[in-house]
Amino acid sequence: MESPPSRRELTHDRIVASAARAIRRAGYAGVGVADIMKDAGLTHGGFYAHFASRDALLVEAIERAGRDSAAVVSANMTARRAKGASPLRALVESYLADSHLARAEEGCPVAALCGEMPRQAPEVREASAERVRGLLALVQQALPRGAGAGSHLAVASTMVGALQLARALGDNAQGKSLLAASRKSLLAQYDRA
Amino acid sequence: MESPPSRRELTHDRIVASAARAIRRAGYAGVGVADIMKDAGLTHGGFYAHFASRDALLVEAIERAGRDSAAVVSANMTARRAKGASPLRALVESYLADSHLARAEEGCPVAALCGEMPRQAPEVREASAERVRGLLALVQQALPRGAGAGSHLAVASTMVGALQLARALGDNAQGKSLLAASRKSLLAQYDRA
DNA sequence: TGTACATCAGTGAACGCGCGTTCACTGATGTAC
DNA sequence: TGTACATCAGTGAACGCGCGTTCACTGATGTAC
Repeated sequence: MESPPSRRELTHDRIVASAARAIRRAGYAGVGVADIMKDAGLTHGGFYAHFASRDALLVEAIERAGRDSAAVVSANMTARRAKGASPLRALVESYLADSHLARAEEGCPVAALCGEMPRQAPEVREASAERVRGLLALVQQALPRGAGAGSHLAVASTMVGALQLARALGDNAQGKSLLAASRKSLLAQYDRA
Repeated sequence: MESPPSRRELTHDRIVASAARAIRRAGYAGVGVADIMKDAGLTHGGFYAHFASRDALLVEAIERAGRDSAAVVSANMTARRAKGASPLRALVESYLADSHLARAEEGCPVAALCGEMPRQAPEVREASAERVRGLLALVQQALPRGAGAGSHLAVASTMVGALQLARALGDNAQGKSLLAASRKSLLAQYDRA
């Protein structure tokens, strides 16, 4: 039997959920303690009753973003697989959907944050690297048996790079054609049915 | 006849060169006006005699970083081609060299900064997107004739994603095997001689 | 060539502001009897 | 069930600090005659 969450736990969750969205939208460096508390409907003074420091929040936020994003991708993949897509096709078309060009705050935290990961405090870096390993595992599972060892590393690189370059080019024809070319390339190389 | 650069122009160049390194090391958000001026051997007060704003410096810095990095890659490619490598192999092995895991400040500004590009001021965003287009053009030139339309977009995605993910994993065995797998995948797909 | 003055690059103190963090306090919730 | 008190989550003012930016000034360089 697990007891129902206390008021304190509910509030804590709300703060972490706000932060998980904020870091994907604005980057690690772009989120302030006061902004996040306000977004969670609180004043900034109460922050340190929940977290030892801003970095401690970032650790929880990246973990939460990873779980939330994995759930979205997973649901999306299930729907595509039900329509007959291979696991890899389901993954690639979910992850590199045009709709992910905007709305980064609901998307993959690795794509949103990996450029900043090397510059974070050790605890944040490690939690971030763990999210990268999580993405690599997800890709590995979706690859067909025949794929060579290490293929998941190259596929994940293409997926993450494509999303970032497309966003850098903008939510327009340039960005969309970059995503389309990357989807096509991945499927041509690894999804020969 | 071009006249020799004035003292003012030399100083300006020195500031931009410092900034071009700093943004690749610490990100757009991680560089301060005072730090850069100090690195250039000056005091921060003189900054606004050279630039209208911090963003104006960022624009010049990303352009400079692009030029500097292109020169390095170009020289590196020339050396590899002289030893018989195909253009694509020369590019991939230069860009995804293990030595680029560390020393981001001398490397490709697109790999170092593209995650932050969408969040910049319009002028900085546009200068950044132009650097992305420059990288895409470089890749396009290196691809063999037979490569399908849009291949350069997928190849650039893989290269940029691989460098970022590898750096996020760390300058260790994990990072290096990710780079190796990406090199192998790119050459297998596009360099069938 | 020498002097007087104007121009200019760079200095360093100061500004307003927003940040992460601290803390005394308040008001609501839970507990003891 | 009711009262008295302890616990606790959240408030809001305040802190020190570093940031981007401004500005009066200095000392060196260049120009006029």
